[in-house]
Amino acid sequence: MMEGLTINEAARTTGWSARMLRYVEQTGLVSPARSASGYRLYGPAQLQRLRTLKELLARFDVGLSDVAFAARMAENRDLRDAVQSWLEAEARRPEEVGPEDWLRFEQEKHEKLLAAA
Amino acid sequence: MMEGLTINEAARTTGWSARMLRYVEQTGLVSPARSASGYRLYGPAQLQRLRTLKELLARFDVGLSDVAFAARMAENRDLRDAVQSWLEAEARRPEEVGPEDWLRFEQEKHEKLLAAA
DNA sequence: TCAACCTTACCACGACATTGTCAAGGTTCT
DNA sequence: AGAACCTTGACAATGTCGTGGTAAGGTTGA
Repeated sequence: MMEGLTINEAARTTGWSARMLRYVEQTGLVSPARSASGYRLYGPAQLQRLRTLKELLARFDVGLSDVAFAARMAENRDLRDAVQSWLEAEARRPEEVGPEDWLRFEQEKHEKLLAAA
Repeated sequence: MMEGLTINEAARTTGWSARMLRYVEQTGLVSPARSASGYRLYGPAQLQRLRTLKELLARFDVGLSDVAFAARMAENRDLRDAVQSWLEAEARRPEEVGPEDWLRFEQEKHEKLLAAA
Protein backbone atom coordinates (compact mmCIF):
# COMPACT_ATOMS: atom_id res chain seq x y z
CA MET A 1 0.00 0.00 0.00
CA MET A 2 2.93 2.28 0.62
CA GLU A 3 3.08 4.86 -2.16
CA GLY A 4 6.69 5.72 -1.34
CA LEU A 5 9.54 5.08 1.05
CA THR A 6 9.05 5.42 4.80
CA ILE A 7 11.32 7.72 6.72
CA ASN A 8 14.03 5.22 7.59
CA GLU A 9 14.10 3.85 4.07
CA ALA A 10 14.38 7.38 2.73
CA ALA A 11 17.13 8.07 5.23
CA ARG A 12 19.14 5.10 4.00
CA THR A 13 18.87 6.07 0.35
CA THR A 14 19.56 9.78 0.77
CA GLY A 15 22.27 9.91 3.40
CA TRP A 16 20.22 12.00 5.83
CA SER A 17 19.25 10.68 9.25
CA ALA A 18 15.58 10.14 10.00
CA ARG A 19 15.89 12.86 12.60
CA MET A 20 17.17 15.29 10.00
CA LEU A 21 14.47 14.36 7.50
CA ARG A 22 11.91 15.51 10.06
CA TYR A 23 13.94 18.66 10.63
CA VAL A 24 14.24 19.38 6.91
CA GLU A 25 10.48 18.99 6.67
CA GLN A 26 10.09 21.45 9.52
CA THR A 27 12.08 24.04 7.60
CA GLY A 28 9.62 23.62 4.74
CA LEU A 29 12.25 22.60 2.22
CA VAL A 30 11.18 18.99 1.53
CA SER A 31 7.73 17.82 2.65
CA PRO A 32 6.77 14.21 1.96
CA ALA A 33 3.21 12.97 1.50
CA ARG A 34 1.50 11.20 4.37
CA SER A 35 -0.23 7.84 4.50
CA ALA A 36 -3.75 7.58 5.93
CA SER A 37 -2.27 6.77 9.33
CA GLY A 38 0.24 9.62 9.25
CA TYR A 39 3.39 7.88 8.04
CA ARG A 40 5.70 10.02 5.92
CA LEU A 41 5.95 8.74 2.35
CA TYR A 42 8.89 9.91 0.26
CA GLY A 43 8.47 9.65 -3.51
CA PRO A 44 11.20 9.75 -6.19
CA ALA A 45 11.00 13.53 -6.53
CA GLN A 46 11.47 14.11 -2.80
CA LEU A 47 14.32 11.63 -2.64
CA GLN A 48 16.07 13.39 -5.48
CA ARG A 49 15.54 16.77 -3.87
CA LEU A 50 16.97 15.48 -0.61
CA ARG A 51 20.08 14.19 -2.34
CA THR A 52 20.71 17.37 -4.28
CA LEU A 53 20.00 19.45 -1.20
CA LYS A 54 22.67 17.54 0.65
CA GLU A 55 25.10 18.16 -2.19
CA LEU A 56 24.24 21.83 -2.24
CA LEU A 57 24.86 22.29 1.47
CA ALA A 58 28.14 20.43 1.46
CA ARG A 59 29.45 21.97 -1.75
CA PHE A 60 29.01 25.59 -0.76
CA ASP A 61 29.07 25.15 3.00
CA VAL A 62 25.69 26.75 3.53
CA GLY A 63 23.09 25.87 6.15
CA LEU A 64 19.51 24.74 5.85
CA SER A 65 18.52 28.11 7.26
CA ASP A 66 20.32 29.81 4.38
CA VAL A 67 18.43 27.81 1.78
CA ALA A 68 15.22 28.37 3.74
CA PHE A 69 15.85 32.11 3.58
CA ALA A 70 16.49 31.89 -0.16
CA ALA A 71 13.17 30.09 -0.47
CA ARG A 72 11.48 32.80 1.50
CA MET A 73 12.94 35.42 -0.82
CA ALA A 74 11.80 33.44 -3.84
CA GLU A 75 8.24 33.33 -2.52
CA ASN A 76 7.98 36.84 -1.10
CA ARG A 77 8.35 39.53 -3.71
CA ASP A 78 8.44 42.39 -1.22
CA LEU A 79 11.25 40.79 0.72
CA ARG A 80 13.18 39.92 -2.41
CA ASP A 81 12.89 43.43 -3.83
CA ALA A 82 13.86 45.04 -0.54
CA VAL A 83 16.93 42.86 -0.07
CA GLN A 84 18.05 43.10 -3.66
CA SER A 85 17.75 46.85 -3.85
CA TRP A 86 19.61 47.20 -0.57
CA LEU A 87 22.41 45.06 -1.94
CA GLU A 88 22.49 46.89 -5.27
CA ALA A 89 23.20 50.15 -3.51
CA GLU A 90 26.50 48.70 -2.42
CA ALA A 91 27.70 47.86 -5.90
CA ARG A 92 26.61 51.17 -7.40
CA ARG A 93 29.36 53.77 -7.87
CA PRO A 94 28.53 57.16 -6.36
CA GLU A 95 30.48 58.71 -9.25
CA GLU A 96 27.70 57.95 -11.68
CA VAL A 97 25.76 60.83 -10.19
CA GLY A 98 26.67 63.64 -7.88
CA PRO A 99 27.04 62.50 -4.26
CA GLU A 100 24.04 64.58 -3.26
CA ASP A 101 21.81 63.21 -5.98
CA TRP A 102 23.03 59.74 -5.22
CA LEU A 103 22.05 59.94 -1.59
CA ARG A 104 18.65 61.41 -2.33
CA PHE A 105 18.06 58.72 -4.92
CA GLU A 106 18.89 55.96 -2.49
CA GLN A 107 16.80 57.50 0.21
CA GLU A 108 13.72 57.77 -1.96
CA LYS A 109 14.13 54.32 -3.37
CA HIS A 110 14.25 52.71 0.04
CA GLU A 111 11.45 54.80 1.39
CA LYS A 112 9.26 53.47 -1.37
CA LEU A 113 10.32 49.88 -0.91
CA LEU A 114 9.90 49.91 2.83
CA ALA A 115 6.83 52.07 2.94
CA ALA A 116 4.19 49.61 1.74
CA ALA A 117 2.52 47.70 4.54
CA MET B 1 39.85 66.74 9.81
CA MET B 2 37.09 64.19 10.29
CA GLU B 3 35.69 63.26 6.89
CA GLY B 4 32.61 61.67 8.46
CA LEU B 5 30.94 60.72 11.72
CA THR B 6 32.79 58.71 14.35
CA ILE B 7 31.24 55.50 15.58
CA ASN B 8 29.26 56.94 18.48
CA GLU B 9 27.97 59.81 16.37
CA ALA B 10 26.94 57.34 13.70
CA ALA B 11 25.29 55.20 16.36
CA ARG B 12 23.20 58.13 17.54
CA THR B 13 21.99 59.08 14.07
CA THR B 14 21.24 55.54 12.87
CA GLY B 15 19.73 53.85 15.89
CA TRP B 16 22.36 51.14 16.04
CA SER B 17 24.65 50.76 19.06
CA ALA B 18 28.36 51.32 18.58
CA ARG B 19 28.86 47.67 19.42
CA MET B 20 26.51 46.65 16.64
CA LEU B 21 28.13 48.98 14.13
CA ARG B 22 31.38 47.06 14.67
CA TYR B 23 29.47 43.80 14.33
CA VAL B 24 27.75 44.91 11.14
CA GLU B 25 31.14 45.81 9.76
CA GLN B 26 32.39 42.36 10.69
CA THR B 27 29.63 40.77 8.62
CA GLY B 28 30.87 42.79 5.66
CA LEU B 29 27.55 44.56 5.11
CA VAL B 30 28.59 48.16 5.93
CA SER B 31 32.27 49.07 6.13
CA PRO B 32 33.16 52.66 6.99
CA ALA B 33 36.35 54.41 5.91
CA ARG B 34 39.16 54.81 8.42
CA SER B 35 41.06 57.88 9.53
CA ALA B 36 44.85 57.86 9.50
CA SER B 37 44.85 56.78 13.13
CA GLY B 38 42.28 54.05 12.59
CA TYR B 39 39.04 55.73 13.64
CA ARG B 40 35.94 54.57 11.77
CA LEU B 41 34.47 57.36 9.64
CA TYR B 42 30.88 56.98 8.50
CA GLY B 43 29.89 59.05 5.47
CA PRO B 44 26.35 59.92 4.29
CA ALA B 45 26.10 56.82 2.13
CA GLN B 46 27.05 54.49 4.97
CA LEU B 47 24.65 56.21 7.34
CA GLN B 48 21.83 55.80 4.87
CA ARG B 49 22.69 52.16 4.33
CA LEU B 50 22.70 51.57 8.06
CA ARG B 51 19.27 53.14 8.46
CA THR B 52 17.70 51.22 5.60
CA LEU B 53 19.37 48.02 6.77
CA LYS B 54 17.77 48.47 10.16
CA GLU B 55 14.40 49.01 8.53
CA LEU B 56 14.87 45.95 6.38
CA LEU B 57 15.68 43.69 9.32
CA ALA B 58 12.81 44.94 11.45
CA ARG B 59 10.25 44.99 8.65
CA PHE B 60 10.75 41.42 7.52
CA ASP B 61 12.17 39.99 10.72
CA VAL B 62 15.35 38.76 9.09
CA GLY B 63 18.82 38.56 10.62
CA LEU B 64 22.10 40.09 9.57
CA SER B 65 23.24 36.59 8.66
CA ASP B 66 20.33 36.31 6.24
CA VAL B 67 21.26 39.51 4.46
CA ALA B 68 24.88 38.42 4.53
CA PHE B 69 23.87 35.20 2.80
CA ALA B 70 21.91 37.14 0.20
CA ALA B 71 25.04 39.21 -0.40
CA ARG B 72 27.05 36.05 -0.83
CA MET B 73 24.55 34.79 -3.39
CA ALA B 74 24.66 38.09 -5.22
CA GLU B 75 28.46 37.87 -5.46
CA ASN B 76 28.83 34.18 -6.19
CA ARG B 77 27.23 33.11 -9.44
CA ASP B 78 27.79 29.39 -8.87
CA LEU B 79 26.11 29.52 -5.50
CA ARG B 80 23.24 31.62 -6.81
CA ASP B 81 22.60 29.32 -9.76
CA ALA B 82 22.77 26.20 -7.62
CA VAL B 83 20.34 27.54 -5.03
CA GLN B 84 17.94 29.00 -7.55
CA SER B 85 17.76 25.87 -9.64
CA TRP B 86 17.20 23.77 -6.54
CA LEU B 87 14.34 26.02 -5.53
CA GLU B 88 12.85 26.07 -9.01
CA ALA B 89 12.47 22.32 -8.94
CA GLU B 90 9.97 22.73 -6.13
CA ALA B 91 7.67 25.03 -8.06
CA ARG B 92 7.74 22.98 -11.24
CA ARG B 93 4.78 20.66 -11.82
CA PRO B 94 5.75 17.08 -12.59
CA GLU B 95 2.74 16.91 -14.92
CA GLU B 96 4.46 19.04 -17.51
CA VAL B 97 6.52 16.01 -18.46
CA GLY B 98 6.18 12.37 -17.66
CA PRO B 99 7.28 11.52 -14.11
CA GLU B 100 10.18 9.51 -15.43
CA ASP B 101 11.43 12.24 -17.71
CA TRP B 102 10.94 14.77 -14.97
CA LEU B 103 13.15 12.91 -12.55
CA ARG B 104 15.85 12.30 -15.10
CA PHE B 105 15.74 15.95 -16.09
CA GLU B 106 16.18 17.10 -12.50
CA GLN B 107 18.93 14.64 -11.90
CA GLU B 108 20.93 15.75 -14.89
CA LYS B 109 20.42 19.41 -14.20
CA HIS B 110 21.75 19.15 -10.69
CA GLU B 111 24.58 16.92 -11.68
CA LYS B 112 25.74 19.62 -14.07
CA LEU B 113 25.34 22.43 -11.61
CA LEU B 114 27.10 20.63 -8.80
CA ALA B 115 29.72 18.98 -10.92
CA ALA B 116 32.02 21.93 -11.65
CA ALA B 117 34.82 22.29 -9.16
C1' DT C 1 -0.08 -11.53 19.14
C1' DC C 2 4.37 -9.51 18.75
C1' DA C 3 8.45 -7.62 16.59
C1' DA C 4 9.50 -3.85 13.95
C1' DC C 5 8.14 -0.14 12.26
C1' DC C 6 6.00 4.79 12.61
C1' DT C 7 4.35 9.26 15.12
C1' DT C 8 4.89 13.49 18.23
C1' DA C 9 7.03 15.63 22.09
C1' DC C 10 10.51 16.35 24.78
C1' DC C 11 15.79 16.91 26.75
C1' DA C 12 20.57 17.90 25.60
C1' DC C 13 24.71 19.56 23.58
C1' DG C 14 28.04 22.16 20.82
C1' DA C 15 28.37 25.78 17.47
C1' DC C 16 27.13 30.17 15.92
C1' DA C 17 24.33 34.77 16.08
C1' DT C 18 23.35 38.89 18.61
C1' DT C 19 24.30 42.22 22.31
C1' DG C 20 26.31 44.23 26.26
C1' DT C 21 30.13 45.46 29.07
C1' DC C 22 34.77 45.98 30.63
C1' DA C 23 39.95 46.47 30.21
C1' DA C 24 44.25 48.26 28.32
C1' DG C 25 45.93 51.44 25.54
C1' DG C 26 46.12 55.14 21.52
C1' DT C 27 43.99 59.97 19.68
C1' DT C 28 41.83 64.55 19.81
C1' DC C 29 40.76 68.84 21.40
C1' DT C 30 40.86 72.50 24.57
C1' DA D 1 47.90 67.78 30.85
C1' DG D 2 43.39 65.79 31.06
C1' DA D 3 38.63 64.81 29.71
C1' DA D 4 36.43 62.52 26.24
C1' DC D 5 36.86 60.20 22.59
C1' DC D 6 38.60 55.95 19.70
C1' DT D 7 40.75 51.06 18.99
C1' DT D 8 41.00 45.84 19.63
C1' DG D 9 40.12 41.89 22.46
C1' DA D 10 37.85 39.29 25.67
C1' DC D 11 34.11 37.43 28.73
C1' DA D 12 29.22 36.73 29.18
C1' DA D 13 24.23 36.01 28.52
C1' DT D 14 20.57 34.70 25.60
C1' DG D 15 18.77 32.65 21.41
C1' DT D 16 18.66 29.80 17.31
C1' DC D 17 20.66 25.95 14.35
C1' DG D 18 21.90 21.27 13.63
C1' DT D 19 21.83 16.91 15.55
C1' DG D 20 21.33 13.02 18.48
C1' DG D 21 18.86 10.83 21.75
C1' DT D 22 14.60 8.84 24.59
C1' DA D 23 9.76 8.05 26.00
C1' DA D 24 4.87 7.07 25.25
C1' DG D 25 1.94 5.41 22.15
C1' DG D 26 -0.22 4.10 17.24
C1' DT D 27 0.42 0.89 12.75
C1' DT D 28 1.85 -3.01 10.04
C1' DG D 29 2.70 -7.43 8.62
C1' DA D 30 4.05 -12.33 9.49
